[in-house]
Amino acid sequence: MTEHDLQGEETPQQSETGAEQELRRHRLAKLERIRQRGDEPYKYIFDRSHAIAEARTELESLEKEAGEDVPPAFEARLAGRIVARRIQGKSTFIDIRDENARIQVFLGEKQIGAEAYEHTKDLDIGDFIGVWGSVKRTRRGEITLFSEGYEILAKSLRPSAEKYHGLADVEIRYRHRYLDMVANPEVLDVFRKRIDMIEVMRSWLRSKGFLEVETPMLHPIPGGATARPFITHHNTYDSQFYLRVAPELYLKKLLVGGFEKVFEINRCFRNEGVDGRHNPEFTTMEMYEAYQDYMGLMDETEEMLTHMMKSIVGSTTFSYQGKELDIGQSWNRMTLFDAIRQYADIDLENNKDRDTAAKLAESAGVEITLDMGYGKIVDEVMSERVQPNLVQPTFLYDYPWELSPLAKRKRDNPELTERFQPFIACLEVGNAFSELNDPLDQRARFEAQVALREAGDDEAQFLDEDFLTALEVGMPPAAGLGIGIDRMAMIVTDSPSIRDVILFPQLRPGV
RNA sequence: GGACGGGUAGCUCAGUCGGUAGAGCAUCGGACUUUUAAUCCGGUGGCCGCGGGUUCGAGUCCCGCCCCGUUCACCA
Repeated sequence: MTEHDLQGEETPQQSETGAEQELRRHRLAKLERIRQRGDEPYKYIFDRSHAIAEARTELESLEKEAGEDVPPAFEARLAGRIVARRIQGKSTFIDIRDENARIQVFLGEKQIGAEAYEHTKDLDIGDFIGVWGSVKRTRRGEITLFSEGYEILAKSLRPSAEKYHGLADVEIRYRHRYLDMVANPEVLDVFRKRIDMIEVMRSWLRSKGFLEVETPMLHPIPGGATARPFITHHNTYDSQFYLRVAPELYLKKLLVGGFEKVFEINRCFRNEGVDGRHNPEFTTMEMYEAYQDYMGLMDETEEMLTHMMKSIVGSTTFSYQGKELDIGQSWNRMTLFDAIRQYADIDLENNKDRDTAAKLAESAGVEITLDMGYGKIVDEVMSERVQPNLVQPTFLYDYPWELSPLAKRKRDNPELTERFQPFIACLEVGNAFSELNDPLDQRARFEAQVALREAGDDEAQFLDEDFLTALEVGMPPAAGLGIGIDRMAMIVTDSPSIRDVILFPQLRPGV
């Protein structure tokens, strides 16, 4: 097959033009040459003796043992992707990288033979190869595999990103994360930290006796949060389902059923705005603990989150986007209304009249609209005037009951609920409360939400009859907590955008 | 949805007052047996996001649209 035939038959997409196709055509021609000499450009297996990082470590430890007069060396078979190539006539240096490390490979005509050397011309940056030979240092001190042979493991047909500046186009980075990872390997570290963080959290929960459960993603009635859901359809049942906005109601049904400590780490979906702190699908950890209240849970939350952050950042102080955080001491705790008094200098606790509260909020520089009720006004003042001050880890607690239809009323003040939220680096990272287990009060709260919904609030919650039945069967007193995993991942990786901590963030489709 | 910024070669980016589209890297050809952002010589590569308009002439000015980012609104 000629080059012309190849490009005629195998043009991948019309969107590719000019140089891009030209580059691909060169690689297709190399692929064809490899095949024509009886080699397979897509191998099935390669027997590695070491990961690259292991080989580097091994040489370094041999160097420690050996005297300076005996340069250490050992045989190895390594594999990886070619990330750089420097050709000097009859010798070539390539850099190969595997998941964790990079190493230089020396390919000399004398060492691998004229024929094999000639075939190195069919290698490109991006190809996977396996190489074998002796690992030692070059005269300039670079750890190098001096190759006695190599084989191509997988041919790459696409040009790579620029070697020095890497890939900067955020749209390509987010839409084609694999290109981002190839060009910017430090991206892998961000996701390793996210993975480790979740693992630390999971082990902490398991060590405290919590059971990890899985509850439905497809909900006949969306519940557990005030949020607009995604709607989908099941063919066999010919019925509408919602992608869950929260697992809360199912997890509480498990407390009814007899489990006492459960948690779930999984996805939630909300059909709302997308920005640097919100992705349509995001991950939460929700935990529920029987015979516990919100104050006990606050202690546990502090212990868990501090432990998580310390484990991942390896220190009690670190910075998030220029903000210096100190997690070495106990968290700040203040009631929501005390915080509003402190930071907005107004008293909303003793001014519950809607219009009075609105006037006070406006006097504190918060924009208030007519559709906002008292609860919403409090929430607004909190976000605008309090939250930006909560750099150090802080709990706000005791929220007006209007804001929390699933939370238990405060034991000595029915206007409030026993609810708290943890804030870190001014980010709201969770939500927790003493769980409402009074089925009659819960029904009244649901009915208030239904009234809001009928008045046009499409984020108001639905009445979930089966959940009410469960509460009537009986749920033990309990406290529950939700943690935004993506937000915590942003904090421990110092990432400015939620898209930096989600492998495949949602962008507008069809581009 | 609003405001602001951006979209030029595969990648990273220049592009002046409206006058033939540029560089580096990558790629192709040549030289080169210890380079490491290798070096040197030569070449290929462009729907300047898309569509209109103004103009003798538009990457550049005007209008509309698309996508991305930041921010506001909403939310975790």
